[in-house]
Amino acid sequence: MRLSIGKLSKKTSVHIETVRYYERIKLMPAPFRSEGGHRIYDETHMERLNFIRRCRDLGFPLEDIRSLLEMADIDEHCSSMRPTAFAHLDVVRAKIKALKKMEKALSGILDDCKDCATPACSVSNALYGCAVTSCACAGRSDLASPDA
Amino acid sequence: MRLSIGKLSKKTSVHIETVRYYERIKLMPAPFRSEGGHRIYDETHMERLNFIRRCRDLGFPLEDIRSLLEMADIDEHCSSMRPTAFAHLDVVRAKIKALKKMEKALSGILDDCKDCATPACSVSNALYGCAVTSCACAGRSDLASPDA
DNA sequence: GCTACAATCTGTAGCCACTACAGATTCAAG
DNA sequence: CTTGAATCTGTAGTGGCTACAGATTGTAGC
Repeated sequence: MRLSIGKLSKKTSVHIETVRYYERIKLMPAPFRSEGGHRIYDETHMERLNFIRRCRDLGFPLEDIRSLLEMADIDEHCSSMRPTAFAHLDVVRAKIKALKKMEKALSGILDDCKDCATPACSVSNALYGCAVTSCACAGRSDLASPDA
Repeated sequence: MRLSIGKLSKKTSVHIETVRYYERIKLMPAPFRSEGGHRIYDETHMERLNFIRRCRDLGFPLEDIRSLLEMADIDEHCSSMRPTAFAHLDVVRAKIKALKKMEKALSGILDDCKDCATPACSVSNALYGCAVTSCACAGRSDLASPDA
């Protein structure tokens, strides 16, 4: 199976530029070249690139993927990969938590003053942390700045 | 109130380098300078920087914050800010959704084969998408590559 | 074989939101 | 006046690509 970079790109859903980038940072091995210098790939490249893509889809950073690939190269056992995967799961969960907090704060701000026509209120008020007493969102401690 | 950049940094929890960066990209106005050239800030700078920090905490990109600040400058009404905030809320929610999907896939991979000692299984298997029949995670359609 | 035109090539710069560093200068306390 | 902390400017690096320019190569149709 001889694949041009364009074919490989389509088959793996990884952009051509990204494939070249992975080669540059040595995440992908340099492939054979045609006489004219065009890259020629085979199944092993495709498998490896698919692995990378799947890991990226799961949010692994490239350096993690680099070590996962090394593990896969020297060791067929999955067990060596589990700690990396667990660590990543923690990162993902932390991100979810932070984003949920964001969502709550943001929707709170938008809900609080939806009927309020007072100038300098609602969003601007909540974000700026001013204290217009006629506004329902004035004095919210969770929106106040730590030093205000 | 005369604040050095260090004091401002502490009071707002924004790194010194970041304050200078915000000045460079014109998100913060250039402050007065001492005779020796050190920056001197006052309350208005602090308020503006707090506003920026709070927005960043909520995940707004700087360009959004730039327009929020412009709105606040020309218009005291909060109403003009609401569309930006709503759009951002959508972005946050989309991110949460994507991360939850990631979390599910990742914890699924890790749960599936926790007792499996087969080589090339569990994590590596799931990510690599191979099909060792003795492994519980073989044949999972949600883990298979689109072209495998 | 020739002609188009698509695909690929290399190398560099840009994106976001900072962060880090070097080397020079200034400020503030004792 | 000294010392050491704080600040100054400017540049380069981070991650993970993406975009572009300008040159070359591959390929399908005639």
